[in-house]
Amino acid sequence: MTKPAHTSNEPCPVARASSLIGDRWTLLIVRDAFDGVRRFSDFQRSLGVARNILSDRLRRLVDAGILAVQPAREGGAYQEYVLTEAGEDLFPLVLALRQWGERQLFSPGEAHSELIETATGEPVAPMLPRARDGKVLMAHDATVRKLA
Amino acid sequence: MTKPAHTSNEPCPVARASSLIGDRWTLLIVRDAFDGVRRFSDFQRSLGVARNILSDRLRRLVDAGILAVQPAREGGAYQEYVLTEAGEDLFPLVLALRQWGERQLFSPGEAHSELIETATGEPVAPMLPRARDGKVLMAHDATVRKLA
DNA sequence: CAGTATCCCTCAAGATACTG
DNA sequence: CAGTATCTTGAGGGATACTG
Repeated sequence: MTKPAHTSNEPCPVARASSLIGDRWTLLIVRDAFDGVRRFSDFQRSLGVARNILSDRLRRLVDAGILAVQPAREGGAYQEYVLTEAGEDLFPLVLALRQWGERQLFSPGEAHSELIETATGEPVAPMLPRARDGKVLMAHDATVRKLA
Repeated sequence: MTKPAHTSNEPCPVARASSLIGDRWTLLIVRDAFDGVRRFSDFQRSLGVARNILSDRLRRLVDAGILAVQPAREGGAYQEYVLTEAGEDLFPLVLALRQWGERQLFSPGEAHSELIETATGEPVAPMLPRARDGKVLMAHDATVRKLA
């Protein structure tokens, strides 16, 4: 289960990822899933998205192996959407998006929701690329090697 | 210059960031910018995007303070688009997108372009969220604190 | 070369009604 | 509640022609 069917054939991982999750709603659904949302109506209320669109996006996420459908726990005959391993693996991406937004899209002092490390109660530290030697890696310290 | 004008008023940084850069082309333009592309036609050729769309996206990126317009270096009367500081700050996000794509959207052995650490020639190590104590932070070790 | 101006078309998205 | 079905709208996007 390494590559979902029906992904684009772009050789660039950025492009391929972008074509799968780079739309208006998908990452927000994933964000909610990390936040514990599991049911259709809860996603719908939280996002204010049209039902047919939500239905479509959930199906795509399931097809892509990012969400899985489970029978509801509490006796309900209905199902729940939970992150798979590939879905949980999106955590760094959602965190990067969140942290960039926090840094660049809010005025100083403007309130925003925040991700808190449960163990300490402190905000999660900024996630930065590191070189093998542990130093912070800047954009200029890396280059793309195209495939042969 | 901490918050670009005309961003959405979402209190969630993920939503706000998503509404700014979460479309089909914007992150690919940024990716190309990291890759050294600076000129209109080069973006256009690289992406195959329609000119009017490219024009619109570049303007939005400039308005958002992610790209800046500079006079071309080599005598040309024309201009170049370069990443600002806020734009360079997108490096972790683009890297997270790339690395997730590499992990989840390619079959084992399937070729893809790759980000290489210049100093060592090695692929850039996976970027992971870290707790203050240096341990890898999993999704379940953090929770969103909504604003008061 | 670096865009702008049009025209056109498709699909994302919203609204609403309906079904198990 | 959890969706599906249908209709309509508008924005996103492609192609082409035009301008400085």
